[in-house]
Amino acid sequence: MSEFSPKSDFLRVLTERGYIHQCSDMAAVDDKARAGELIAYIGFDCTAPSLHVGSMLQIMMLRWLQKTGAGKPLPLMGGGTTRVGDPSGKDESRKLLSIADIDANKESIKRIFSSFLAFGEGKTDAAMPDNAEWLTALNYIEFLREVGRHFSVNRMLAMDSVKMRLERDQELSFIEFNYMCLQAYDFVELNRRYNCNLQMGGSDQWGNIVTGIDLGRRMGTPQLYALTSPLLTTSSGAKMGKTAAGAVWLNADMLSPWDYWQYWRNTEDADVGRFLKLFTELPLDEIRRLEALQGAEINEAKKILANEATAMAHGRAVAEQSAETARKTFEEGAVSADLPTVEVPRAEFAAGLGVLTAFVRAGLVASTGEARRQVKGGGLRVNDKPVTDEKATLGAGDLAGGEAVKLSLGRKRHILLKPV
RNA sequence: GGGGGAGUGUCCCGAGCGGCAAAGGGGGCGGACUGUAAAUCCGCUGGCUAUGCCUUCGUAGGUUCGAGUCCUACCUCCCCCA
Repeated sequence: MSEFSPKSDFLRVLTERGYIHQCSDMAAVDDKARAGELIAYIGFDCTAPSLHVGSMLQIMMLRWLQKTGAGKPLPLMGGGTTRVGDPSGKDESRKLLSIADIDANKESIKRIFSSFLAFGEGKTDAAMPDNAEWLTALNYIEFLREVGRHFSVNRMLAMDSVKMRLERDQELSFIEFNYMCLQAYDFVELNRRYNCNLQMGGSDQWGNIVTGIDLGRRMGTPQLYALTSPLLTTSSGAKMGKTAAGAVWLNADMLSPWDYWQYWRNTEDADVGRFLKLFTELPLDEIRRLEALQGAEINEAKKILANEATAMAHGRAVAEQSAETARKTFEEGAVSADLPTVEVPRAEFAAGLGVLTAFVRAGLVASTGEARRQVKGGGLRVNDKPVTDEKATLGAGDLAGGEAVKLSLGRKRHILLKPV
């Protein structure tokens, strides 16, 4: 398979840029792509109000599918399957979410896709189905007779996601055990409704996808295909998408574009080339030039990565503003008015706000106790001057360069505190 | 149904003779070094109106000057026998 050289733009791009982990039939998928007849779906869980960067790889695959004219992308909302819970890749079962929460999450997630895909009725326009549409209407007995009879429990027990739980003596509830059946059925249903013929996903989804292909064969669909992407970790082994502040969300109301830009800006040297290929659409020869930069010069590549990734998710203007704010803050050491701002009542400020409290208000530390410890460690600064006296107060005299005080935790996290 | 074992600092794992804000590690945060990188080294990693006060060891009671540690009941999980 590694020897295969694709003729379609779609598979060529995916191969060159490192999106492909496994494919059930490269040659067949290649043909369909060339004919513009790939109708591909990727399922997205509705377990949180936003997707995070961990899903970016999947989103990019749909985007390339559309961009190369290979066919129609179908981001599938897991409004139904999230009610059951996917055990793949998880050590233990998760609490079931309430249906109201799932629906709220779904609405929030839907908004993300309009930044990445063009929706409509045309041949390569995206559509966004929700498996709650058919899964919640299923009748148990009917489902068992028509779909359930095609599943072999023997085979299901041998699947990695199940085997792992059994071998470690970890609980696997019946509801979770059913998850793969529902996902397999989704594939068949999407074929019936949209002529969907390809399911993509992370490598942990391989088992679920193949189960769907198999079910399709038994239930009389045309041949279906599977294509998975590698599980991404940073060079130092961490999972993608976690930072001090938590997950790197794609929704701007969950994580500000500024923080999103910063996430990409702080990429490890060793990951720059790989990430440029996966998370931007820059030409490969440009990327080769950027990743070859040595020493401190590679920071230029990181800025471009941050700009491109942020532009895609939040728009070019916002990305450029973040870049400019970063330049002022980190390269000039100036106070940029565009840094994230937290407001405090002017009266409170005039009365003299304790430094510790101020940092808690700014959200840079969780408690005054933590603020106190950070002072001891030299981690807090007011207008770039280290805080040495934990009893100090902020007043009008600290309003540097205008209307706000710049509070910093460490060298990277800055907040403007603004009296109103 | 009978017998045995376990639940610890709300990120995780984990030690804990009746004096414990509780060992150690991972993770995280901060500092030094750098390039807003990695690696390395150092510090910190319950809360507060703070030389003291409050809340923490599955839940609820009890014994004791004093309980994570002892007793009782209950909950949850695991193992063995039926």
